Amino acid sequence: MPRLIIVDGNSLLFRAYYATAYPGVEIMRSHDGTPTNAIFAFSSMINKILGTMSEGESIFVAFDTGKPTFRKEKLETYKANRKPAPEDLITQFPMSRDFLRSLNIFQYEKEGFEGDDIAGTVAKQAEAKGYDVEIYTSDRDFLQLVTDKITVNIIKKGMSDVAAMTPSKVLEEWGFEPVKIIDYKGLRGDSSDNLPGIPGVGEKTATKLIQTYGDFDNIVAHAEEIGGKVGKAILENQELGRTSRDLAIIMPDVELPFAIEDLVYPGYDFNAINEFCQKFDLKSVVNKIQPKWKIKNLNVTDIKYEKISNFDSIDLEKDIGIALDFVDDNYTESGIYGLTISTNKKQYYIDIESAKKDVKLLAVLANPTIKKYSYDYKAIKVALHTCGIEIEGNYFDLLLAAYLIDSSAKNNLELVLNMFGVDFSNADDSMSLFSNENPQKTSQIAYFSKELYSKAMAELVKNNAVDLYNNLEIPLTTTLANIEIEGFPLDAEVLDKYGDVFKQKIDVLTEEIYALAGEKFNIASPKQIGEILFNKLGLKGNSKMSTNVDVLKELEDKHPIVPKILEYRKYFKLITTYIDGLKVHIKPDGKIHAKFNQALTSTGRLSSSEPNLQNISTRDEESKEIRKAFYYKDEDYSILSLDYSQIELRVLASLSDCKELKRIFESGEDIHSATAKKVFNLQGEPTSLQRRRAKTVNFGIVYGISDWGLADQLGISNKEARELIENFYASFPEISIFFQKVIQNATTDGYVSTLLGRRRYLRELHDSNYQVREYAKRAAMNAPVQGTAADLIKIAMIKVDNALKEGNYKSKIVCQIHDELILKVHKDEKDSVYNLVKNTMENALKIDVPLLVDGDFGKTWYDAK
DNA sequence: TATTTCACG
DNA sequence: ACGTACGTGAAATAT
Repeated sequence: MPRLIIVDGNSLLFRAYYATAYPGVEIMRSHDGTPTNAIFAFSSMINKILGTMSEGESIFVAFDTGKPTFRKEKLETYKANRKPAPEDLITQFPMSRDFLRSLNIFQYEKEGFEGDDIAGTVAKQAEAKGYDVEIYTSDRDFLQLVTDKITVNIIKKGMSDVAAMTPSKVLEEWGFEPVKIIDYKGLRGDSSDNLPGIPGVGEKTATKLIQTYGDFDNIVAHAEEIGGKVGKAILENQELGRTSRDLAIIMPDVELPFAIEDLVYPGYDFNAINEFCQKFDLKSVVNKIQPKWKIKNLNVTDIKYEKISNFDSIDLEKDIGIALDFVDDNYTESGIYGLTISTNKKQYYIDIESAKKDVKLLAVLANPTIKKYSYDYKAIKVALHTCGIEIEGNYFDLLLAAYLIDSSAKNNLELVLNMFGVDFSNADDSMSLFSNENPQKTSQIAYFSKELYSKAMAELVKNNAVDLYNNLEIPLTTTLANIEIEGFPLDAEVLDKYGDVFKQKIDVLTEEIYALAGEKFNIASPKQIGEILFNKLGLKGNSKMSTNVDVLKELEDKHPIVPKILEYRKYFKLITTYIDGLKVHIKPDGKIHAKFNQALTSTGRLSSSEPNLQNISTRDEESKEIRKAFYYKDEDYSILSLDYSQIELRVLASLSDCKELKRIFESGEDIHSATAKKVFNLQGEPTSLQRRRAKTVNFGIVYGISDWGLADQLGISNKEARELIENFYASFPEISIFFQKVIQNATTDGYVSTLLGRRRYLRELHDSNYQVREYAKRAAMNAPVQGTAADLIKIAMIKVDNALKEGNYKSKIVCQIHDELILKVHKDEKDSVYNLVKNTMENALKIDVPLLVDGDFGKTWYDAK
């Protein structure tokens, strides 16, 4: 049976408005003050309704025009008692029309008629054609339409409280059949429409009369028999009652300029609804709207490819889309099955062995003037390189574009394509970019990489991110590819040497722990540790039974087993993650080729994986020894490590234009000591404890400090922590102002930006949960600072990489750790490289505070400090 | 697959 | 009343 949903537009919009407008609380508005609360709630109702619908079903929304109708002519007082709708609601009526239009939902209104009559007409016509009809309204007059084929869903509060009224349900609740609702209204009246009915007849009497006599006219005919006060009232007011009844009747005879068959819902165009929501800052709405109804303007299944063994007869002189058929996601080593070139909307797939031999293809790939459009160019460049194929001419990288448009898109092809309205749900298999041999999917990616170029660039233009894209992210890709290809040497024998020592320690500790516990158990299991510590040995932990370092440090001298466990944990970590974990990544060239993920973090930093080179131990002296395994066997090379000093605090000083903080950095004073003097109100020099605490405050500030967090970190009271923070802000007032402004802007714009305009969206600022909102505030404060620092070192990396290349240096960047660059340096280039890198880093970006870079050479990574 | 722990900036 | 410092990745156990 075909199914049709009919929505009483005015009724739902009223509900939506009042469900989200509370007395004394400001309603939701867009950046320019336009009220949006009703649209927000209305969209959620509509969305829920769309969620109940399947392909081929129909939806229709009826509206009032707001002009007088024939009912008004019949009864001057009709609806006369209604308070005029609030201005903020009236504004949203035309907006709701636009909203539905952007969703391709059929809507209709007609002068002289009420939405009720239009809805009723559509319902009756549809019923006659065999449709199952469902009406959504909060107006109980609609119950008169209920039949076996027409269900009326009465919305009580929001969409969570909906009563589906069927004939039996009406009978059960009202005591009579649906059609008699009108007779009931004739007797009882309706205060909301200002229908008087028969004065003196209430709910009970009206129901009883209908049950006894049936309809209104028959009740009037038996008025004398009814007698009493009621009978008298009926006789005296029968005309008033009859008018009331007539006005309650929904007249299903409106002439409609469309047929029921026209109402099949075609789905929506993502761009249309996206544009509407952007206009009114309703980003959360567009993210929630039923994805199943998104029109697939680009249909993946239409994308065909041709398998070829050479490009002899194919014109490749134009820009090309390119995608690789990866063996798996470890593109630095596992190789590729083949690749697709997309040109003129035709896709050509060639297996890797043929590609290697195809001189024409190789020349096109290596030619930097032939523009390459791709998704994750770095993966392509690195993987091709391992196959002996070089590629130049990175022109458009869909992954990077999506990342700059919204960093929450992460490294995820499905999300990225969805962003641009491409739906892969029809694709014949899973969505991973890297999967088993799959020319079909490879070709789809090649196609979309090129096809989505204009759409993505338009979006970047809107976000003012084109410079960031062209001058930073795109060139950085090549630099990162060079780093990944170059790799970082790691000596497995040295690792094993340490591994043996650590394993022995583990063995001894294991026996000691078993003895102290009085039983054997899995020491690596937090659950079992908790069991032993808190239940068997009676130690006092926190409520969550957590056994992490902070908890264990507190208990260190309460029982001899605790320090043993801490020690065990340390060596366990070293062996599993840093000995065994790193070893598996050593390639035949004696190096590890870690990935530097460019489109992953929400702040703009890089991340490193397989293995992660950004978290190799350094704080603990014994753990730091691991770094001795990183070195060049070739005596001509040593390692140079250079890092920015307090880069984030300097960035913050510049962003906030904080006079005093800038002065301290310009003077070259020790920043933590200077802060200590401020927060502890000191005249002379701080003690080492005071300096250490001030250092924690400085870090805390960058993280969007809270008194709880600082108190927890320093082991002091909330009150003391609060005082430190207050003293900090009193000493550096511009920082406080800056953070307030950041949160303010983030709340209205929905995002924060770095100095170079990199955005991070923080939709959680509007979350209903306090904790979530507080978290979002801290993230909002941190992101511009962390992100600007990230932008800065990225620029330095590009410049250093280019300078080393242009100067024909043997030295190369081999690793980045957020504020630190690691290079391999030839012995003849030590001085020039040191100066080049230091200068480039310190002058990467002009900010209002001097940047300071420190570091040194070492034979091993351990020695470079 | 989710959670816990711990390594880094 | 609430209970986290911001940003990551890897490896274990728990589910």
